[in-house]
Amino acid sequence: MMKNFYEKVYDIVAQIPKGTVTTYGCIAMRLGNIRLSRLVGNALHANIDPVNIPCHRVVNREGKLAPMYVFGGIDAQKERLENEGVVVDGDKVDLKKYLWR
DNA sequence: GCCATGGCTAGTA
DNA sequence: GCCATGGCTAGTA
Repeated sequence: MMKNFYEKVYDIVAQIPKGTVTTYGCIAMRLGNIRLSRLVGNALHANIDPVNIPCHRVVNREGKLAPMYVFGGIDAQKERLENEGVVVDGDKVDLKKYLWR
């Protein structure tokens, strides 16, 4: 049976290397359609397993963090990223440096 | 209907 | 700054 969309999103997010980030759009591309990018956000919002699914490594295409990050908002996401060496300037990261693709 | 998006356009200076 | 997109969920009946 085909894995549902959310599971596929989680599979990809689980592969993002420590110390890098990716975007909703990149994940959507991997799933075959850039238009699914918004659904990627939905999937991460519903994520209940932050231990195995590092959703803090996903930002939007401008490199900005998620204001509605489930486990504590931008501050929590920022702290998690900084803990693995990603520099966060205000509420955004430099995609040229950290983008995983 | 809702969105943790992304891409493109209109309108100003 | 607007809106097309599409899988999912909350909330009503």
